[in-house]
Amino acid sequence: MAEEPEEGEENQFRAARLQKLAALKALGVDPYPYEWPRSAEAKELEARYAELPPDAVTEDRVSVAGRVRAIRNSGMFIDLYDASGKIQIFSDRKSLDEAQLALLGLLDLGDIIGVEGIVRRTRRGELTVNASRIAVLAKALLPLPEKYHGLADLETRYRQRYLDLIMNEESRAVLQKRSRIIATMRRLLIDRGFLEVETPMLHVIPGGATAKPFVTHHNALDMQLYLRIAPELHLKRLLVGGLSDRLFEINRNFRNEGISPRHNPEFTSLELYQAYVDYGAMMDLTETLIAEIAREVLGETRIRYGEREIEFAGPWPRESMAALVKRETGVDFLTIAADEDARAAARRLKIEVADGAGWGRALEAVFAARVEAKLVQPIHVTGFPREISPLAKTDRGDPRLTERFETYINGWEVANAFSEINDPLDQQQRFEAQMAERERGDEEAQRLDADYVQALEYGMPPAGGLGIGIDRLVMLLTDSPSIRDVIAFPTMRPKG
RNA sequence: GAGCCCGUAGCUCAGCCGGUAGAGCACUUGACUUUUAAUCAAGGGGUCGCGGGUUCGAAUCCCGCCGGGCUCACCA
Repeated sequence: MAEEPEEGEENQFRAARLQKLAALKALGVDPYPYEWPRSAEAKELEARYAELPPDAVTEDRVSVAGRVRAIRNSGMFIDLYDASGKIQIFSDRKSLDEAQLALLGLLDLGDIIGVEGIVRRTRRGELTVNASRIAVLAKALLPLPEKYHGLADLETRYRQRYLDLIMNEESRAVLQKRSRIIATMRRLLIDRGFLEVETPMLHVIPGGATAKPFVTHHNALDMQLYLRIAPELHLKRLLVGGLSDRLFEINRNFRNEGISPRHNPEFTSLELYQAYVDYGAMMDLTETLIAEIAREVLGETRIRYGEREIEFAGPWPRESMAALVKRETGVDFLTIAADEDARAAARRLKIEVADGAGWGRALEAVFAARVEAKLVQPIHVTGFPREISPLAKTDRGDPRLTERFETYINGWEVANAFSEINDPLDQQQRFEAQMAERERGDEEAQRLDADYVQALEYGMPPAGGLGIGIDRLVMLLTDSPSIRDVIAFPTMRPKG
């Protein structure tokens, strides 16, 4: 691409622009000045002069700035875009001096300029600034993609996101909405008394989730560190400390796993903990948060995703994994006791399960294969097997299960929550069971974090914990088909 | 990791039953003082992703590699 100087020098577009750059400098113009005293943005002017009739001229002098996106009539008309929108610039040969006319002739599509002049509306109804002064604020050396079709190539859009943002309004809108979604989430939580905290990205023991970590090395300490797969265990240490009885973190997690339209190696999650409540409170909070965010950002709770319509207004149904599996397959796992019978039941449904898999894994495998994709409208799936939930409290009514739920929307897991284990001896045993699985070859089984268990030994209040995958939530709220559309710089294999 | 599809000018795309590469926009030069995908005239621009093979001849057919997309598997 154009980053390589040799190639760039040969580029006809760049060569022509370098000549113009030299010509500007010869005119005594600094093509990269330090500032421009802007007085208005395009959208602001559009609103302020909404009532200005065609052919009307004001005496209002404004100063605007932005990127040149279209030049018509040899520079007489320029479409100038700032982050808020478009404003047309009119340059009258008769009212600009020689130097300004020369500068006008050296402008290219893509240049960032500042313009000062009076506001008027043209006969054809276009709000326009009549330029009395034009300044180059940043000379562009490379051409923009085609103005009408824009930038369509997905690879270029992800690799050179700035070009995508310049050319595609929808891409801008998606990332702007992402920001508003997160800001709204943060505000709602702070309004409810939650304290925002930051916990380490570099972990000695990667815990809090079942996933493969990225490994790194600290030179001074000469030790292996892991990028975190979840903030969970540190957030609960803060709960032990009583920093706050309600706390949350919105931040990145890193998982060394596959890339897909719904998976990026680094992704953003909300994780929160509330003392003295159980997972039921987390269900209430999940549906309130997500519905409120939709209302705030989209103005309604009914969203469209592709061909589907999804209603976010609560309350959402709450059903157990086993009940959903039974409804879908007719098989009631709750009546099956032995692990081997559970495996056999799954296999009768043509679902693969490992030979060592227990009752819980078999149930989950059937749920994943037969039920998940059908959970389009929001639903809290409860009754997660203990076997796959090493940080969740045992279900009050059934020792095979935990007080854990995952919220599904559009067939995706969007939230994961439970009543947190605060019994250190229970937690120790759960970790040991995970370690045993690890030794049997499950490299994603969770590792024993003795320091965390020690923290629990000082006493952690009973608490509900909740994690929400923000990227997927943004996908739903922006009708984006790929997670790469909602992450400004998705992970890509380097080119060449 | 597996299967299917894609990669041609700066961009958007045609060409792909093999015969020496095309359009629109963009660019250069000129015309044009009320345009808005401005218009009109002329011109320049391509190792057809990379490497190998088949052939008198390859953008086109075959093989390998690189990059991307989708689906599946793992996962949020």
